[in-house]
Amino acid sequence: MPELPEVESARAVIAGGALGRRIAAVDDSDRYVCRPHAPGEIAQALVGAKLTEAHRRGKSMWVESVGAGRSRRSGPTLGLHLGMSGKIVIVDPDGDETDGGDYWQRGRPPGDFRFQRFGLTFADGGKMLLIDPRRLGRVRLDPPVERLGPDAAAITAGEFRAALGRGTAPVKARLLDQTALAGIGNLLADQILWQARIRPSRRVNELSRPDLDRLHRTTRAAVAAAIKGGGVHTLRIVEQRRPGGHCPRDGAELRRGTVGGRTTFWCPAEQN
DNA sequence: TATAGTGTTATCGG
DNA sequence: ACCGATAACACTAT
Repeated sequence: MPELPEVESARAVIAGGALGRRIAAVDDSDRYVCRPHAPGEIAQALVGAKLTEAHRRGKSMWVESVGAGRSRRSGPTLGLHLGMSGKIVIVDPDGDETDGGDYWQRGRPPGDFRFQRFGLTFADGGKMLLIDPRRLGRVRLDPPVERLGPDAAAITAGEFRAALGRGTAPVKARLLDQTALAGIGNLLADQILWQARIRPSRRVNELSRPDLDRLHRTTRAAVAAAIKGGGVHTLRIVEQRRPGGHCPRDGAELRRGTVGGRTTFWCPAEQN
């Protein structure tokens, strides 16, 4: 399920397949996913428009548009969030499907649109769909992305120290706080802390500056590795993240617990 | 049948 | 006011 690397993949799918095509119809019928908009509100804003640019910060995406007709008037911004189980699929007029790769435990068979929660139909017959079994994804106009912290794939050392340097939260809880830095989910957080040899429950005010700088480098490295590898599932600790899993470095059995309200795995021998 | 879950957010309490 | 913890959200997979 999507963290920053999977969302970046979805953004690339949108950028490669949904821009510059006239929107002919919009399915915004899912009241939960499209909240707080009234039925038809998103449709009314987008029909006749074209999408122009696909952006991402952390796990949030937004797509800019230009309005109908010859006017260069900029149209509304379409915000997209994949939640726990969302996926973007582009369907070409001939029926070919493109998505960001498989991160569902059971892959979605081509042609299975049972869990479509939102959709654009283009004038050429193609479609852009949000497929989301759990419906925790989100589609809305003009999303409030300014509340997000710096993107975890690009955060600087100074920004990172500012994000982690205050308060008393367990360091894993802070890594998951999207207003501090944006894009880290539960699996990436476990990988980053394992790589930096820091126990997830350590309080942020107990971290030294060398700790923080090491954690910053590890964060950038793990995010880059997950993007390059094709998703957070390719990270080393994630493959061992099950009862009885072992530390890939020293072979110790991983501990399992709850930190920041999330299931957490760590190496009791190396992470202090 | 019961439970956990890779995300976000309103609400509660210190 | 700030900060952190918790429950709720909707639904599937095991």
